[in-house]
Amino acid sequence: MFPKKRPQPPKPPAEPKPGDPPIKKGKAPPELLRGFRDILAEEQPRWQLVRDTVRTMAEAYSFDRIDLPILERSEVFLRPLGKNTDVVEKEMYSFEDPGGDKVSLRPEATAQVARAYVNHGMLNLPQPVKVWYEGPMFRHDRPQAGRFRQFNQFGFEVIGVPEAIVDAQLIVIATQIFKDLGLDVSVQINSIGTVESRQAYLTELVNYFRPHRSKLSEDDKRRLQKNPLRILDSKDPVVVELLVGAPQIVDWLDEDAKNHFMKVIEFLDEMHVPYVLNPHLVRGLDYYTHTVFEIFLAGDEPERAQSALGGGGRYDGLLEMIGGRPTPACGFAVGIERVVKALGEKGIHPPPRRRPQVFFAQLGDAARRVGLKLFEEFRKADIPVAEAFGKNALKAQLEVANKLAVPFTLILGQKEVLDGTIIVRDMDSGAQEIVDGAKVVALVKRKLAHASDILVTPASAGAPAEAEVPEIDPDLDAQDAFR
RNA sequence: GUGCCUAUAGCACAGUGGUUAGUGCACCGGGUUGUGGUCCCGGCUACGAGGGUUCGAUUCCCUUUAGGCACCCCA
Repeated sequence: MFPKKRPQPPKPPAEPKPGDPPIKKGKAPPELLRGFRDILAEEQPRWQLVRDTVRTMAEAYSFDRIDLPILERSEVFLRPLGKNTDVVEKEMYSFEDPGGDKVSLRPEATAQVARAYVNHGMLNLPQPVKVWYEGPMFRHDRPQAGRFRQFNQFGFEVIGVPEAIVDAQLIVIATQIFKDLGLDVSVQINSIGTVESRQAYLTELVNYFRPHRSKLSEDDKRRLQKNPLRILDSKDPVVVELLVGAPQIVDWLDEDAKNHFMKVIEFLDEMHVPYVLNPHLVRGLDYYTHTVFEIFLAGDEPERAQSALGGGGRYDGLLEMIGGRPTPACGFAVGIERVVKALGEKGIHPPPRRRPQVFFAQLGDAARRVGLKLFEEFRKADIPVAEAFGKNALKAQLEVANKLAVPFTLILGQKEVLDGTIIVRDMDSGAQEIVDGAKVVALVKRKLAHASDILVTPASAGAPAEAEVPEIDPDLDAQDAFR
């Protein structure tokens, strides 16, 4: 929020009581919670770029923004995500609130969107209901590069229609967001069919592995028992070997499921979305049906850890699980931290959206007082102004102005306050002029407009500023300023 | 949750079983009156925490915390 790094003032303990031990001077400050982090000024431009890109895309495809609470009743997540999934088994921040309700910090938002859809009777809205969200999620996982306990996702959900084109359009939207951000991605895609068609397959899969049970790791044995589908994305070489000959889920899809999947693929072909059919792709959450997909940075595909930028799929059973009518739906979510990281690695460092254009240097209290008013005038003129009220020496203030790379500095001292004037210093040329305090905003505004004209002129990168200044000076208002 | 590696100032790095733990950048102040970018001078801030071994530990050992990597899993 603030443009500058600011040292946090030490929080004094409320009331030092007489009995309290003296506060140790070099006391270690509280550490950040494991897996939690601060996002400081330096990173903000990239975050902002991601947010802006997402919002623009959402508007273009007429998705409505939805904001959901961070805390929910635990039941919202338990069944939909699946009792035997890692997220539910060991990663949820769950506790009893002071009123005795069992609540959880949300580990993801799709189940919440479904809950909101049911709660607010959105089935009475024209279908499909298209929403997007963005915000923090929480999973108590072991932190690692690109993985945090509080992380941010944006996501798009389309609820209420079963058509394959919805799946395809969501994938198009996702890939297009990355393209707009300057990131090349590829999509891994698969279909896990309906709950019914999957059942037969699962039996077959378990049968296939039964003779090889002794060769499996403890992890994989457990999976085979509790959540057989998950064995498909095991990285154990033994399993990978076995999987080559294993039954493939696509062969067990019923006609409808097959058709659905084929249509999705066709649409993607038509839109030239780069994708890879991955028969072993399954997702970590139980609510998925039919289409599932994950998005990777092109080039460092599936194998690299934490390389998935996002993922999603169809979840036709979720709404019913959560207490609504059977309602088809599809969506995806993307981890913003990972996108921001990818942008950084690609050397994409967008400039901050607004940098100060003017620096206000003051000498003495009278000048500060005038400055306070001046700030408001500049604000109304939409010109961001910086200052260093903590410094008294003009030299020190100009140093700051220089670091901020502002085009102009206003200098206001005792003399100027008395005269009702102000000095405008061009920081490139060092040229100064004394102008009427009442006209300074308009003057600076014109100078800035002129300066940006110069900037967009291609061949004038050299030293045009100085040469151009005289053209501004004869300006009417500027002359008035000297009366 | 498992295994391995790491931990020195705001940041990037040096260094040592024993007098004042260095360097660069950053930050603060100064180089005489109210003028920046270069330069010069000065200052600030650290051995993650706890315990042990030792005459003595930042250095060795253990624990803990945090970070990284791999696994698990995912965003």
